[in-house]
Amino acid sequence: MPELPEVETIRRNLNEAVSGLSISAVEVRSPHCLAMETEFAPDLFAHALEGRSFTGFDRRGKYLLARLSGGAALAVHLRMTGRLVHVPAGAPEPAGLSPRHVHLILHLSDGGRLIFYDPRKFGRVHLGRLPGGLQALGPEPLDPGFTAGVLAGILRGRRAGVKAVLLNQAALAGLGNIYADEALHRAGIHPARRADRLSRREVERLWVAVRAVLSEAILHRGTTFSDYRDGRGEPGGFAALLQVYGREGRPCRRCGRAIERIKVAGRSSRFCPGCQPVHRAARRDKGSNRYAVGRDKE
DNA sequence: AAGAAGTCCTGGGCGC
DNA sequence: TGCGCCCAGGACTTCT
Repeated sequence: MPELPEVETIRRNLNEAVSGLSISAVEVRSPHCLAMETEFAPDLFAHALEGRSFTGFDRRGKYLLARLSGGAALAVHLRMTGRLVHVPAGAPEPAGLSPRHVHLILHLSDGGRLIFYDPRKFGRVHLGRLPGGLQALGPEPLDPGFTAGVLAGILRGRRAGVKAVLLNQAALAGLGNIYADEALHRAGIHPARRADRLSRREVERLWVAVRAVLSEAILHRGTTFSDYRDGRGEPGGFAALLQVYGREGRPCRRCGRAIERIKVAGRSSRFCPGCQPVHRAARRDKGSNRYAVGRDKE
């Protein structure tokens, strides 16, 4: 699933390959992918884009922002299985793109195309008014202003599991299920630990871990677990470096214990029972199995 | 008000 | 082999 590192990789690809090109024609094949906030019918959407040129690509959380001449901007969210693939002029049709899941094609002035592809149809392309979720995003974890103190402020007063807070885009932008699990493992913190009960040292470790995991994933051009492809249609290289995500039952690369899986905030959460002990929560909730390891909470 | 639960969507994995 | 069930998950809505 495209999270911050994957969207950042796509941003860099498109910034290099598509900036400066203009949109010669727009093919809307599936109007549903145009978000309601646009208030644009498909033909108006197309008309609003044709003739504009891409002036650059930005990212905010998991949103990719395409700046267009004349002050317009497209905000794209890929959700689970969405892809934004640039096909250069004269290049062969990219493999693995089933035509029935191609929802939007922006034809470019040099003969290339920018394709929005999404089998699960969760992704959205916004034009005009910015989506509410984008306006409500929390801080960027890789911004210099995101300090351990800022993270402590986010976790303070929250009784939910720390994993749930990490997934909350209004609290912190850009983390999804993969990197939340990876960061918690790296920090040695159990995903169901209450956010407001982490020690100062644990918050510090989590802050380091979040930033390190995201930075390293960007260096490897993201994680391809199944669907993700970058702006050139190529898989990312971080999957081989995952410590817990998708590794339940297999040995922890640090301590050898079998990786376990529980549900936190309605999401599968993988963790190592050796590296990520529940002890604080277990002591405090003696007699309750809310944080029981190796069992889904019902 | 925070947090939990339901919703969307479809490919793929599984059991029988 | 083939059918059908159910899971995966981000963000939004609805509820408590």
